Amino acid sequence: MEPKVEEKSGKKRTRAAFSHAQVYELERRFSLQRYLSGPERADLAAALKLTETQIKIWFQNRRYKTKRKLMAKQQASKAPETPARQVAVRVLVKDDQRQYCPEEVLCPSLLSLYQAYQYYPLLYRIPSWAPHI
Amino acid sequence: MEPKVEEKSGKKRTRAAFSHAQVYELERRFSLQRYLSGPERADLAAALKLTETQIKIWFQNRRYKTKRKLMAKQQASKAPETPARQVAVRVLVKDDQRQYCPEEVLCPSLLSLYQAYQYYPLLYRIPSWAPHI
DNA sequence: TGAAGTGAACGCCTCTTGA
DNA sequence: TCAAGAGGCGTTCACTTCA
Repeated sequence: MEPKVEEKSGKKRTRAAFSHAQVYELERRFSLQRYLSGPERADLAAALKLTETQIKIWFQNRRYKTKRKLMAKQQASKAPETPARQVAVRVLVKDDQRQYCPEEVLCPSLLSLYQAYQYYPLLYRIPSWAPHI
Repeated sequence: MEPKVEEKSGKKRTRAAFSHAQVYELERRFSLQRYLSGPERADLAAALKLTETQIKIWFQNRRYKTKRKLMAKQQASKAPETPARQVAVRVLVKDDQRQYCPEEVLCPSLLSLYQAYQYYPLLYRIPSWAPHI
C-alpha cells in the first residue's frame, strides 16, 4: 500500500460490484488463506484488475462475514455450558499486561480483551483451552 | 472521508512532520475536545492545510498516547507479582480448530501463517512458553 | 554511533450504510 | 446485498535525540 495523502473532494459513494470471475478467484484464494501478505495482495490485485485496497477490504469483509456466520451458528446451537472460555482469557490478560495489554487492567473483561486483540486470529482459538488456569 | 481508490507505485512510506503551528493548534483543540465531529475535522483540516485523514489519525494517535501513559502509570503502581510471560499460542493453535475456526483446517501450519503474516506479535512468543502443555 | 523515543501511517476488527 | 465508510485498537518504521 501507499501513503494516502490525497483526498479528493468528490463525496461520491460508488459501489463497484465485482465480476463473477473476480469473486470466484477471491473466494478461491480465501478458501486457501484467510489473510494475504502485502505482495500476495499486490499480485492478486493486478491479476483481477482491482486495487490493493479493494482486495484488502474484500478479505476484511469476508472474514467478518465468516465470523458472524459462525457466531450465529454457535448462538443457535446454544451450548449453555460455555464458561470455560472466560477463564482462558484471564490467563492471557494476566500474563500479558505488562507487555502488550496493560489496557486490560482498566477493563478486564472478555470483551475488552477480544477487542484489544481483535486482530490476532489466534485468539479465536482460546475457547477450547481452559483447563490450565 | 473519501474513497481512496488510487494506489501509486511509490512503495515509500513518508512521514510528514507537522509544523509547530499545526501541532500547537492540534494540541489546543485536543485539550478542548478529545474527539472531533466530521465537520469540525473538515474545518480544522482546511485551517491547518492538512488532510482530514491526517487530522483523524493525529487525534487517534494522540488519544492512544494519552491512554498508554495512563496505563503505564497504573502499571507502575501495581504490585509486580506477575512475571509477564509469553502466552500459550501453541495450545491455542492446536485446540480450537473445531469451535471457532473450522476454516483453519485449510490453513494448517503455524509457519505458513507466520510467513503469510508478519503482523501477529503473539507468534513471537511461542518459544518461551512451555509449562502447561 | 547506536539505543531509545517519537509519531504518522498502516492493517485489523466492528458496525453501519447506501447504491 | 455487499463494497465501502468510519472509528477504535495496536503495531510498524522512518526519523530524531542523546548518552
